[in-house]
Amino acid sequence: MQILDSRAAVPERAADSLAELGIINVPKSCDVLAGRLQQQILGGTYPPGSPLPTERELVSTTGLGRGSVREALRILEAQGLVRTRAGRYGGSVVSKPTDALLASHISLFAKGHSVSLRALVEARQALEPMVATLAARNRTAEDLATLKQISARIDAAAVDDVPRFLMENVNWHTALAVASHNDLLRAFTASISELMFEASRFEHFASPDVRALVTHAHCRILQAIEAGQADLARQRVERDLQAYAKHLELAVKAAARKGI
Amino acid sequence: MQILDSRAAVPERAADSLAELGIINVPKSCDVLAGRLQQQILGGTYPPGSPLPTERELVSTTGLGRGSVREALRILEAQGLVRTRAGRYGGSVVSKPTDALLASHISLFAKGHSVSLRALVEARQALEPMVATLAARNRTAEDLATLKQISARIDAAAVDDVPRFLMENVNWHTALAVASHNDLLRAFTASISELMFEASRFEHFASPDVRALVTHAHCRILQAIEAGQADLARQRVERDLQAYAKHLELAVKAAARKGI
DNA sequence: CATCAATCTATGGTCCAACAATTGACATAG
DNA sequence: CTATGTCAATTGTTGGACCATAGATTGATG
Repeated sequence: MQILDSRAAVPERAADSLAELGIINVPKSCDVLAGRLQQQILGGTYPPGSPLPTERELVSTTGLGRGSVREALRILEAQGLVRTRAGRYGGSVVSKPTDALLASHISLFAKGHSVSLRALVEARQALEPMVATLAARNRTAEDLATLKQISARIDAAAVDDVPRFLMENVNWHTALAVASHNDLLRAFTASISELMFEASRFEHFASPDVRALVTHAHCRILQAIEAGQADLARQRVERDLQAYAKHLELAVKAAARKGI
Repeated sequence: MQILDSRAAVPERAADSLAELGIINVPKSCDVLAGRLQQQILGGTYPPGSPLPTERELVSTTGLGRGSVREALRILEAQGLVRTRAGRYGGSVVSKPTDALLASHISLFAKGHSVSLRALVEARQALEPMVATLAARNRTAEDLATLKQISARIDAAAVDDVPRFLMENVNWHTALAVASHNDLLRAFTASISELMFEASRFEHFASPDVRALVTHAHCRILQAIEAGQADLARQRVERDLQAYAKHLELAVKAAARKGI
């Protein structure tokens, strides 16, 4: 009604004005509040560990209803920016998004887009060589000890405990990513390892000879990383992944042939 | 109270029972509902594009209050699994998480963990060579045309319009990632390009000679991709990124010296 | 004094009810 | 046929009430 009135009043400018106007998306109040709180959190007004105002304080300061405030807090919670606890001296405290949360979002993206196992392998081929390089450079003694422990557990499980083998394999790759001391690469590779674990649970690519191969490859990579030989570690990871990719390709073909 | 009473009633079994019990985390009703809906969406009960039950239907079927139902929907919305519209014939429809949403979560993770520019460069060094390889293999004619258009716009802006240059540079890398036809790598690289764009806006690494270098590198990479020479494209990207990394290192050192 | 249990209270968790705002379909008038 | 108004189902938003939780405080008790 307002627009019609103004058009009637100043008809010669109407076309221009309307051309200027794009699609107006009226935001929801909870989205606005979530956005502002996010800005304040990222801007340092609420550093990690500090408490957000209580729900009822937010209600009185923003003029919104408690339902909207709570919806905004759920959004921030889903983004990993706050953790909320009930009870006296409870409330929402600012937190840093965890690896697991980012992994879950990556997982949702991958599943939503039906990302192929092939695409996962390609992503792994992209990430892991760099991870190995950085691990060889930046690993601490503790990182190395963790990797060795996991390697031992893998060796123990490689013979007969396949599920355990697969799970420890994920842990190994995650530990390698930790040793790289690059938070982003760590989160990415851990997510992808997790996704491939789920995929390889369903498909059952893990024949005894493949398990032996993986164990051996881990051992060689670990040696290079212990020696701090970044290029060697990188090369060994690349070769290992290429072998894995080829094996996977053959297995898929075999499955397809059997499917026919 | 309940626990104390039962312990008083059956004291000889109390220790065993309590030992079995770990920390009990009482979930919120909205989290439970969000989880179940997520499972149903991923399980195919609600394929992308299909409408979820209306809020009030969910209220009546779940027995929860409308507030809880709405909070659950906000969580799913933050995960990119549904889009909600108001009005008659509105409601929540299932959707696939967008690249932009995943990028925003990656951005929140990176900012929350204060990921260094160096770590971003390392991630880029990991991803882009593979992206270039795949782009050389999988590019369509349309992908190539888009890349050439953006290259032209970069060349035009390289002389004097630095902000435009930086923005189109992000577009170029994103277009390259699109040409790889790997959804995961595309989303990752687009996110990182966006993050580096923000970082390079603040720092002002983009001297005229660097811009010329970047333009030339893009041109050579594009040639290799057009020719379908995957290894060549990969090598050129690697060399380009190494040069960029070295330049960045020098610039940071210079800034540090100036800071002293 | 030390220890444990009861209580207190500020906080989030949940539900209900009512109304406003939105929006697409539909009917109607010109 | 077009334009305009009306309708109805759905989300958006608020307010209130009450419950559940959990940490601090208090107090009883040995």
